Amino acid sequence: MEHSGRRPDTAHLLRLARHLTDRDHRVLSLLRTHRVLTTPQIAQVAFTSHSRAVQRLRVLTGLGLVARFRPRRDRGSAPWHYVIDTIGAHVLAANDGTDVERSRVRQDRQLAVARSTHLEHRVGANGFFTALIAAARTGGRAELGEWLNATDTAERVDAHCGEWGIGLPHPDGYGHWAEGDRSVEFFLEWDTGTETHRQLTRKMERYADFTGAAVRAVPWVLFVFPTPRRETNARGALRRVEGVGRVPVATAHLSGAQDPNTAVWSPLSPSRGLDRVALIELVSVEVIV
DNA sequence: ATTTCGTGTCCAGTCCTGAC
DNA sequence: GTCAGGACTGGACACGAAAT
Repeated sequence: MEHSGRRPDTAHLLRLARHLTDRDHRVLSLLRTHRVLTTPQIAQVAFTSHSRAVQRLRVLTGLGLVARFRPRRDRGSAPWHYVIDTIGAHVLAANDGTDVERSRVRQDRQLAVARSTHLEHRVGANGFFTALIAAARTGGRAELGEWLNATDTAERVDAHCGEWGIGLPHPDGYGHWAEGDRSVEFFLEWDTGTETHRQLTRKMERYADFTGAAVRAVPWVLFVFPTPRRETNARGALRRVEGVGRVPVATAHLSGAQDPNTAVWSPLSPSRGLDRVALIELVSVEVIV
């Protein structure tokens, strides 16, 4: 993990404030909320060129606003992974007028992110949302109106549920995607191919219970798989879950440079095969209740 | 040893913005 | 209008690791 090693003091923060752009603040805010993002992901959401993103992130690292690490990879070299550093957290806290002490970024927590066995999962799920933001930036009338991390999504799940006593699902994120006057809400389930079918069906059972207890319309549940084969097998397992018909579920396998807003989604409704629709088209797909 | 893949680094030139 | 400083762009190159 590369840190600047600096401790924040008022004079240093004042000097920094003069040099930071609105975009720098946005990057820091994203890192605070979503914990870890790679260079390409940050470039997608905040920069117009990859090399400019690389240059600016090096500057922010040197200033102690962000810290970075590179996980080991089997093939080639991994991109730099960025997390917010202590000074970056102080800058945001000063900006928000929040308690500086509460913003303290503990290095052991940063290391925990870097060493987490869930790192690939977290980065993958974040990449899903940054790809949507990138698509919106180039796509005219499209917009990712909201992007919640797993923790904040849990609160959103609670908000949809009128009764207690059921096992609530734990999505990897929540999003609100809009194109023109149409919009779709969704929970994301990012699959890295490591879970058993039993674990997947248990998840699906929770969504079925949740849909039954919900006091208002439930967002789409989007399962993303790493390969077509994994998706086909998982769909078979998910279909066997009791009550799945009332849950708005769609699946996709995303590989390479496929954008998640395009026609990659296959609703799980029993009557449908594997015909793919764009994310925004899910609003017109009927769900059997 | 060489190639391939996926990434970061460096640098020269250009653009933008604010001060004078 | 000129100047300076910072931001941006695109291309060339380097690096680490696996595959050939």
